[in-house]
Amino acid sequence: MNKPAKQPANSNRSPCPVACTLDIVGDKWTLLVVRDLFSGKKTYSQFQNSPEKIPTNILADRLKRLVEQGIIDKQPYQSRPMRYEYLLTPKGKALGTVLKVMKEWGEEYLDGCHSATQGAVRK
Amino acid sequence: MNKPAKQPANSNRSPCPVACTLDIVGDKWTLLVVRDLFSGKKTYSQFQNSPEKIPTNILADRLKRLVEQGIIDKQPYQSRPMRYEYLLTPKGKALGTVLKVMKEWGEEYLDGCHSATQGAVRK
DNA sequence: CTATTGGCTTGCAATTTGCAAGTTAGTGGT
DNA sequence: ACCACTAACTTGCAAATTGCAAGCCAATAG
Repeated sequence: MNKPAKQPANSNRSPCPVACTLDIVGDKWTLLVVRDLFSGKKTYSQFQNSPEKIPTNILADRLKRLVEQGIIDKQPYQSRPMRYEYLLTPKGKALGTVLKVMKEWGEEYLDGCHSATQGAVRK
Repeated sequence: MNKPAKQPANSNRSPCPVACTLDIVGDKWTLLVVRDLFSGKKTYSQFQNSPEKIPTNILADRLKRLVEQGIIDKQPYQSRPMRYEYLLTPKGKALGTVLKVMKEWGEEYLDGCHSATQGAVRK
């Protein structure tokens, strides 16, 4: 199967891959949505029910951007009424390592944080 | 040597370690400052000279926060006039894996980004 | 004394975040 | 046909953050 073409980096800043990656995921909510996808969540209301209580305008915006970036796909899972679920693409799944090392860093260096099974990241 | 106590997570959101980590590094500039430290930069003007041209109010703010979080130390390197350099602590060095996997993800999935030797992350 | 420098701070406009309420389309039940 | 309900958003607005550009400050050299 053909590998999809690379997305343009869209960086206003530099060609550095860290900078380009941060232009996509460098905010407080995007990687949390990806975390929830890893934990099995697929629908808008499942994301809303995460413990962080993401504001709905932010959730809708981040899902839209993640689809635009090819990190997730939006697919119908029901037709009456039409409803969509969100699924990680290979590009999205590859963010699993980012989540994993952030989780490990947080557990090692930040007090008061601990993994619930709900928030756990599996690669 | 005693390991410093863990920093409080300071998360307003949840005890999830990913969320707590993102409360610290979940913006577009913080990890770029840490990247520059990995590449050997130590002083304010060296950070300013990075290709991304970080705004000076943002740079000052991020350095301050990184010191507060124990991710970097501010130490004098000259006394006339007094000048300071910034050095990664073990806590900061542990972010190297985050930078490494973000770099790899960006190189794999984002077109137009490539590592300059200047921007390279070494662990 | 003046000029220069590194390391910031400041004012302000633009943008983003986030609260809270509201809207929309579609369905099920009566 | 109507009403109630639901999931998935959008909207208006205030607050917060970002970022531009200029300027300031303390300390030094000459």
